[in-house]
Amino acid sequence: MKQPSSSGSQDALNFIIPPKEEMNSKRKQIYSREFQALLDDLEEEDRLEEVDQATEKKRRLSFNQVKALEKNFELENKLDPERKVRLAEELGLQTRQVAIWFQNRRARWKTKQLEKEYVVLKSKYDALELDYDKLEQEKQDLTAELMELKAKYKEEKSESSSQSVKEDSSKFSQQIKDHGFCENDDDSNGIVKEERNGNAQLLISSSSSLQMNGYCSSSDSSNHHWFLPLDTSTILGNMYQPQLVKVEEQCVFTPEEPYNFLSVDQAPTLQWYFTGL
DNA sequence: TTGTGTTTTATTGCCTCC
DNA sequence: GGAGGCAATAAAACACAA
Repeated sequence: MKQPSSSGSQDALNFIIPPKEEMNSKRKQIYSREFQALLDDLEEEDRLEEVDQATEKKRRLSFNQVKALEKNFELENKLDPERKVRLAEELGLQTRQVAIWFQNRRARWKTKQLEKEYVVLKSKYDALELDYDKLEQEKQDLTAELMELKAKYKEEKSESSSQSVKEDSSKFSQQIKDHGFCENDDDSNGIVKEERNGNAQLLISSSSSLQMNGYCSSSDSSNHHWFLPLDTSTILGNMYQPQLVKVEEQCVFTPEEPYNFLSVDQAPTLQWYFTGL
């Protein structure tokens, strides 16, 4: 900073604005001690402010400096030492200032990038949310439709099942009487034997709606044979209530080989069992 | 003019790399 | 261990409404 020269013009200035020392001595003669202390405090504040102004203050870079820095940043957003020194010389800045400017510029760039990424992700998220809502609605509609169909099906089955059971039972009994076994034109191995806890299990599948799952007890001293009929509709409705049906006719199966002639090599596919589930 | 929010410049502390 | 980068933050400069 240029210092004012002590020349004739300085004398003239001193005449208009007397030096501080002179003013102080004059004031001390005029003001009270308390008021003087107050003035001294204010003066001290002014002095500190002047010192502050004298020190290096934060300055904004000029338009041209920023323009040049921006241009360099576009080329390469990181500085190598050589470029830093060269830029500082060209722009009349300290190397540290150039480095700091690049540092801050990178931070701003990163923030902008994050904002852009956020916008893209947000739009993707919104689109997905829309799709999800649509699918959810579709799922609800389909579920409702399925429930409706199931209820309808259950209703129809329960109406026909009691009648069907009676008819099929008598038909079955007649077949046993006539042929000794249940005729089955379905070649899907409708009759299967199993040993379970000493009981012979008969799994009989007919082409009718009735399926019968029966346990024929060989230890039964009477000639009564117990079958456990299982109606498909009761499975579907999760209302399976096993009920033994007493077959009054004489058992055609001897205790020794009650079902051998019914045995098959191939296990049933059980497809009929799961149909409708 | 002033209070307030935003932007820019600079500092600090920590971390990584050579 | 020094140089350089980054995140967080301070502080000055600036913009703007009331």
